[in-house]
Amino acid sequence: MRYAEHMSSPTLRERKRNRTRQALIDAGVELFERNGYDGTTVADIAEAADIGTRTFFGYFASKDELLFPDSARRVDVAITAIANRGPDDRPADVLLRALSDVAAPVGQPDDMLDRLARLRLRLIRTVPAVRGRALQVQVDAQRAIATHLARAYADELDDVTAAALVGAFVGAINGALMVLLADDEAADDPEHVRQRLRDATDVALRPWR
Amino acid sequence: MRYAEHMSSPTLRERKRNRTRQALIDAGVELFERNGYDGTTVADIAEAADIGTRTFFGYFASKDELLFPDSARRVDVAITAIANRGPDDRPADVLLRALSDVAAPVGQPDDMLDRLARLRLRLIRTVPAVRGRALQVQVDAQRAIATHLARAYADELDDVTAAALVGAFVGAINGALMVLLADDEAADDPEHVRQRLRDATDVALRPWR
DNA sequence: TGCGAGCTTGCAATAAGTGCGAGTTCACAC
DNA sequence: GTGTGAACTCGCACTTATTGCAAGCTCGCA
Repeated sequence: MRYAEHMSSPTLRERKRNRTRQALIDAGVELFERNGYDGTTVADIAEAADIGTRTFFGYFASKDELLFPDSARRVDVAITAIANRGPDDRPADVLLRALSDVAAPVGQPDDMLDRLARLRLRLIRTVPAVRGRALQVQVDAQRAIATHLARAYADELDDVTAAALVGAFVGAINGALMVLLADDEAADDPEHVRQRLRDATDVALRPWR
Repeated sequence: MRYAEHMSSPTLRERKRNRTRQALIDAGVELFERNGYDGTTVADIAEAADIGTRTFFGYFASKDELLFPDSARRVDVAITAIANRGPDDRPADVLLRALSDVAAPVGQPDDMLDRLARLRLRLIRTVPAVRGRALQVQVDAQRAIATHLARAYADELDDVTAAALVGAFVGAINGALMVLLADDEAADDPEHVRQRLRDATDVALRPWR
């Protein structure tokens, strides 16, 4: 088993593994910021984290995965939101709550998480490989969310319809973000982005609200 | 210039180029079908099409692009549908028409196009690199469509909202297809897929219709 | 304490993709 | 029809991601 099941006094091995994983992320962020994505080789990252190049791939299946270390947790957040739905919530309501929970910051403000998020956005905009990975991560998340939504509303949503619904909501957010983040200046003002995103999805998803 | 502008008696050079391009596609489809995506190297394809390996990359920027040779034309179809909108059409109406036009077959039934489409579907399901490329192509198309939609309804849609709207519709279709095509048996019955896709998007997009 | 699972790593190999530079071929203006 | 430059072809060398393998090390646990 590669992953801690349900944290209960992590063993030495697990602590070690987490530390190494984090070291890789830190090194990667640092180097990507300094030398760019293409200007940084996996070997560079491994060396900076003081492990063998070969070992890198024991932690991340590919160079770009380094930039999406918390994708699983995000899905969990959405799934939790679905599980905690109120008795009167319609699927669309639950979905909106779930997605806004995902967007919200997770815990205490974390410097590295913030740096990573910024860096990731920039690289998604500029590096095709990273953009591809981001889309990949997104559709995987969509699928998981759709499955849980269908299960939560088993009597009114089949799998396919649930997937269509989730796709519509995520697609709307995504489409808006794509344009919003396209120009560099505006992308750096998170409050502005949040506001315009809200406006756009309000209109695009109005028929549901 | 690499591409014919607006076909007017293609020059010899262009004819040659098209022929080579088509030969590459044919060879690629053939080899992918026979040996699988990972079992086929770019060098194999180039050799089968009787050109140098290096030259392959003058036609396609990457191995996976070979599988999406008609993406530009599809976007054109959607844009044309937007341009031909009726005076009473709402943005959502136009969008639905545009997207169904894109899905419709283009011209005469073409054996190779059909084979390519089938192959592509299978590889999207099974090869991450191809899936990534497909998503990439899709969001590019989304962006172009959103731009034109915003222009067509300049007085009621800004860029961001148009992108959100397009994202919602494309996302719904895409989400449904993802689940529908996930299992191999069902995916081979186009009529069944069409029907269930229609059902799912009817529900997911009902608020608009 | 000892064993088996899991981790680390070096080495070699494969394949995508790129820059370069020389040689061809074509479109087009004169 | 002739010359010229743009466009195309292609071999070569190189970088880099990614994988399989096998040897050696570490840790969890019975």
